[in-house]
Amino acid sequence: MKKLQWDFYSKDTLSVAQNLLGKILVHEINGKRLSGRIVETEAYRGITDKAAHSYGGRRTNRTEIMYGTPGFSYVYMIYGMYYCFNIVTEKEDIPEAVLIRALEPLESLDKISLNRYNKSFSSLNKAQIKNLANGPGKLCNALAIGKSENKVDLCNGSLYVAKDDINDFNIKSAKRIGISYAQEAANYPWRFYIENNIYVSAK
DNA sequence: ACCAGGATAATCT
DNA sequence: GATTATCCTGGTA
Repeated sequence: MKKLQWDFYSKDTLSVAQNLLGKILVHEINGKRLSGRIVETEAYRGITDKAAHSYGGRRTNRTEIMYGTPGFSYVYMIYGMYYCFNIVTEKEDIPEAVLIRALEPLESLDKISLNRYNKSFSSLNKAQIKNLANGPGKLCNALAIGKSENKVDLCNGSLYVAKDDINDFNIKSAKRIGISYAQEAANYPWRFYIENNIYVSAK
């Protein structure tokens, strides 16, 4: 499986958000591959997007990475207890990113289950399996993504997105989640997900 | 099934 | 001091 490279991420954010669906997010830890298929994403379109951290050109320590090279990670803490994992898109000085919202767990299921519930995968019920990574905070927990994974190069390291040639799914779009403060931007259909996939966080 | 409310701290103003 | 790109629990039905 090949790591997606710079050219994949250096496109307009709405395209990258859709193109990421079906790809595999991989975190290699001590030679073990923790991975899941990306089934839900959201686009955050920088300067003109009231829901984006970089809205209006806001440039702080936290958002600085969004102004940098595409293909880097942007991980931030939210609500004091969860991390969200984003991938920087576009080009330098255009502060846009894609939030990864949900994964279908694929490899190292036991490790993923331990990270989430401190239980072995075989002891999980159906609901617990579904809830392993169907949300931005959950998937960070599942794949052990935290602040040390902020600002890393996804084209060259132990955290990356791998190409996968599956195409047999439909893409649906919908309003983004958790941004009701963002006025008209709250209604933009910039959330994308794989139709009928049970690991999507919301319909 | 479906709410309502609370946990909890980094970040920004 | 206010806000927050979330998740879980415990109530009612």
